[in-house]
Amino acid sequence: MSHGLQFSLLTTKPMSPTKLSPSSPAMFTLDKLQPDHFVFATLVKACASLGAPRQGKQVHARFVISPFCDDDVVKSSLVDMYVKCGLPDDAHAVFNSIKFKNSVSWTAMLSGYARSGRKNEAFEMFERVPVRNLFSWTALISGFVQSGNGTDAFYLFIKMRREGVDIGEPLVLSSIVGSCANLASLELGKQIHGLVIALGYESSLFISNALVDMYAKCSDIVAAKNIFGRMRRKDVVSWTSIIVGAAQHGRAEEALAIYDAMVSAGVKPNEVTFVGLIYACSHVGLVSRGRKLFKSMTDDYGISPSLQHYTCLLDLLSRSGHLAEAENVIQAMPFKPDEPTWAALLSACKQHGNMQMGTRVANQLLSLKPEEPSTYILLSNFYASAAMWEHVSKVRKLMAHMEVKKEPGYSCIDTGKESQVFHAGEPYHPLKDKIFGLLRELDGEMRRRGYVPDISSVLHDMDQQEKEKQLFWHSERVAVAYGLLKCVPGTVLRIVKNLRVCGDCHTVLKHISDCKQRNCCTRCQQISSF
DNA sequence: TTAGGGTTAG
Repeated sequence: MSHGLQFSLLTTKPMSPTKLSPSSPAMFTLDKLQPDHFVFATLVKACASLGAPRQGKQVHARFVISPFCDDDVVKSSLVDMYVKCGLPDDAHAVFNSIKFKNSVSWTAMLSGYARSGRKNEAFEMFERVPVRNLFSWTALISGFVQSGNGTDAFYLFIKMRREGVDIGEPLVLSSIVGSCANLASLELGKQIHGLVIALGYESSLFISNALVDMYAKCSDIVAAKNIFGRMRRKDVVSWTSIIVGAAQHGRAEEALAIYDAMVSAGVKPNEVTFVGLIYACSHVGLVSRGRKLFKSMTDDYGISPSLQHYTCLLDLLSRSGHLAEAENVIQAMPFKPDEPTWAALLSACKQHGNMQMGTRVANQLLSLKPEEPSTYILLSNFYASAAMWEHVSKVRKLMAHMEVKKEPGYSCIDTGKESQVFHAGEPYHPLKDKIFGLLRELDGEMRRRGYVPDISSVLHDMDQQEKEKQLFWHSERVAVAYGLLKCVPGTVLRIVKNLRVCGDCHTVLKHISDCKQRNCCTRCQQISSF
């Protein structure tokens, strides 16, 4: 096939002009003009930026029956369009049809494999690129960051520096700052920040935005605020990054105050800003403010709520006990509820002890044949809290049948000199005795201060004492104890956990912070709050 | 006059 298109997609019907360009005259239908290669490339680019593969395929079909069907520039734009629409195989079919491949076509395809997580194909292609330049390095590194391969992205960045590639402009740096954020590695982030300053790019808007986000995600909200405060120009991404950062640190009032300042500064919020704001309200129970924001999103800014916005609203209502109203949101919303939507409601049913609604919601959730391990854990947890042990066993069997495996939890602490990873229990650590001695000492002190273990997050069918023992050596506590033993008094202990921190550990970390007069921060690498 | 790499949620 010379054009890389499936013929079943080929249509000679003109597409609706209102789809892509509602206000402009219809070139095909009114003026009877045929597009040339410039028009095709521009149209394809528009489809790429809209993420509109259906329209993109229609333009592609028009192109292959046009007199310009051999134009390599249009083909490069088609590769880019398919890549941006998440269709790397379609992109590759077009890429293969390009007669004279140049740096642009190679870069577009390379980016396609990297951003869709097709690591081996991306590396193979990178080996075959005729000329490696900053574009191809950036495509590979950024693609890996986007597909969650932060570690690979980082090693590639180091390799790029070792090969002496000139960073003539800073795009790659915003991606690599983003990878530090995703890895929640403050130390790496600080080093990259140093490099940004050394290369003279600190005032770049994209880089500053990425740095604000990175510091917030690496638990240093003070540094994030400092950078934000020093920015001479701020756009909607800058404001949204600091709002989301404050919200994730539980500073809802601050997030809302920043939002007010943003509106006063004349910056229009976008759909991400509202996700952050409703999230902030949800986590501190500001129900009426959250409701108003949801309404304001449409009324004042013309933003149609997405499924995610509805899930945020439902989370806000159900967490604060408005379960019936939350269920009504599901009935009334113009989307089919997905796994996170039902999961948010089920979690609230469990929290508020509404077993009747919870059982109904759990059935809905199971009918979706969930894929996320966390959903199965939630289901099992819900049934366990209702002492429905047969259902717990069924969920466990379903997990085994579906080959769903719970990722083992671990916590990582960086002492400034070294980084250590701890799993629950950690029976072989050289400092095991000292760590558990300290945890026992802290446990006694906390109980004197009124701490009562919250065993509701322990899944298993076991007695109270055994459940408390399970909580006692959760990995984040082991990591905190290690930090207390190794770090200078007064140091902030930053712990990164791969899973969400359980309710009891939140309470325990607050108590430990009080007992030891320390600031203990935890950050989940996977923020799965909805 | 047309094509490639960048930041915020999930």
